[in-house]
Amino acid sequence: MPELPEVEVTCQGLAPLITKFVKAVVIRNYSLRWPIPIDLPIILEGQQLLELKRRAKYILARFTKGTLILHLGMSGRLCIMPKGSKPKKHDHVDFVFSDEAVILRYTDPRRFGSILWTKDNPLEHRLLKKLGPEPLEKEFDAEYLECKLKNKKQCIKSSIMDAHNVVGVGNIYASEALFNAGIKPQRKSGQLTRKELQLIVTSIKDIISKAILKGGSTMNDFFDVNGENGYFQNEHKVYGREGKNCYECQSIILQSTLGQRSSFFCNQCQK
DNA sequence: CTGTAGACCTGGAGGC
DNA sequence: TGCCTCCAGGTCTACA
Repeated sequence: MPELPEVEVTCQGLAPLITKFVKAVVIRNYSLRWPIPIDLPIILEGQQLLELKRRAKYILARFTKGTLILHLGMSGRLCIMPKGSKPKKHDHVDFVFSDEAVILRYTDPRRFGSILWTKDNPLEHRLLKKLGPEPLEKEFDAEYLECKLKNKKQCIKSSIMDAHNVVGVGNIYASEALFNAGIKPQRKSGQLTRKELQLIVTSIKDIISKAILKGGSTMNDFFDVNGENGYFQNEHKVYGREGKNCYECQSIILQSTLGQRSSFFCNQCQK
């Protein structure tokens, strides 16, 4: 499910919970990508949610005594539900807030997500410390990318999906951004010109900001915290369109596997 | 250090 | 129906 725009939309949707106090945490399955801290219910009880931020695809929920670090993995979802609604098979965690008619429920069929706790600065956590810049920040520009990808033999699609270079570019938006930039995904990163890198940077910023405005992509199962669909999936120009005609030039969209992930491109529009 | 393959896990789609 | 294989939004870890 979630690429960066989906995580951002989720994070924004949780804002009404800021200032609320945790009454209880109900954990039905501790086994996510990493085990949920066994004492999380004890830790969180009585704490106030002070702030919600996003870094890469992590949601950082700062409480009185520390920060909850949430990652949705491939299939995770956070939904605001009415109190008392029956948990389904993959509803692993409920966060219950005092004096509220709703709970925050974490659902994740594949359990690739994570829910961690830190008393320290979450940005210094081992999972966040080495992350590259946010795509929408100024720091992420052609000069930076050129420096980072110099002499790299890796293909450009794998490079832009590598969170050490830039965060938040997942498999869908990597294909889309490279189509937008007119660059084939299999090109070697180190051989791209400054001008081409500039096109890639601009396309990534463009695609990601548009997707956030549209409320994220709905593949099979993305809904925002209130269960509403995003709309960006209607705007995919190459992702999932193999064998169909390119909207720009009518030639057939191709699919190939790069870095073990399926990639989509137009052989005509992308050089 | 660099690049890639494997791992984690469940469910849905399609073939027979 | 049922069984089998393949595929899926992420990303850490081990290994060559």
